[in-house]
Amino acid sequence: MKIAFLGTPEFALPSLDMLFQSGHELGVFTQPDRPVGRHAVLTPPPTKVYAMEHGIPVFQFEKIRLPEGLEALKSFAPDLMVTAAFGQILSAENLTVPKCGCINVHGSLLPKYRGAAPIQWAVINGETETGITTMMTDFGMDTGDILMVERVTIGENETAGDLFERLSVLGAETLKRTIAALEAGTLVRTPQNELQATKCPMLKKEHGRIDFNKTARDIHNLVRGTNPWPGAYALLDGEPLKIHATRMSESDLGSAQLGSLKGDAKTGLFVLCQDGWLEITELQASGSKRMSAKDFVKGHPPDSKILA
RNA sequence: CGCGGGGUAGAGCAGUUGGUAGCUCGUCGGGCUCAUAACCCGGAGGUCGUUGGUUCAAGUCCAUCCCCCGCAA
Repeated sequence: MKIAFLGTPEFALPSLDMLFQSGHELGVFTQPDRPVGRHAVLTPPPTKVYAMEHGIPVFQFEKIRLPEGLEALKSFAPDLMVTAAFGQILSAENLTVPKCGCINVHGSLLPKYRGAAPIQWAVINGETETGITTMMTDFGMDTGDILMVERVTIGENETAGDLFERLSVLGAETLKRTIAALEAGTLVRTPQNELQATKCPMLKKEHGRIDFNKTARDIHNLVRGTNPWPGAYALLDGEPLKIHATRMSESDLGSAQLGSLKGDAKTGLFVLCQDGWLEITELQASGSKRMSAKDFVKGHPPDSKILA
């Protein structure tokens, strides 16, 4: 089949690779190159890099729903459109271009976690299960008919980044089965149950701010769910301190002000949350490198410091 | 030239107005102990990121370059 692949980040790569290996005729539509990092180096999205390495034509538009993008899509004339973490909203006209419609690979068990950051929010909310849903893209935000579903359990200490990797691979496998069913004409469409639908917002830096009025479990989930981006943080002496990894702890180090730090280079670093002490295992101070909490403590004795 | 922090022992940090380079951990040796991530004693380990300059004297002051990181985008 001739397929227009609309995807941008690493999450989309396994799916793109699967389509390429399967011998489909491809065109990659992705976001424009963006300035990245401290020196604002213009960086192409991963899907573009992959496409160029494999001789796949690349099309980049700020908004594919505007006339320019729509025309490019029309002249590419795909049989099928596939989206995976594309990062742009499609127009109704976009969706009418491919005669077989548009299949989306989504990183949640729809209708739950519709929206931009389903994997992170599932972890932040402490879900123990999530998965991949393939669906027919319609005009709404992840509201189309469900095609296939694959479930996975979320590990106790699994990060959003870990889940991203697993789900991106699972997404490719699920997409492969979905397309096979489409070609065989056996695809079954199941409308979503609107009553069970939930939406999650795009993740912002502020979402990583830790509130020590929450339980150790909640904070542990926030740390996992915002790793590797945007990262969880709290303020230490007015400076942001990133918390990269934590571990649930049984230790009772007594009562103190919420956010209090205790520990040493041998036992580790602990912070007091609403219902107990949470171990911080990996962190990063402003202007400093990422390091283990035990290393951090060697040069920054907790004393009676308070995180806020 | 977007703003800012930093490069000192294997690791993480301190080093005041320039004057013999310290702390915590680790490491090595010894001791105590039924035992230990505990405790006691002792030792090793650093051309203080680069290059040049000022000075009787530079980790510290000046200049240059390299590298790392936080914020903003």
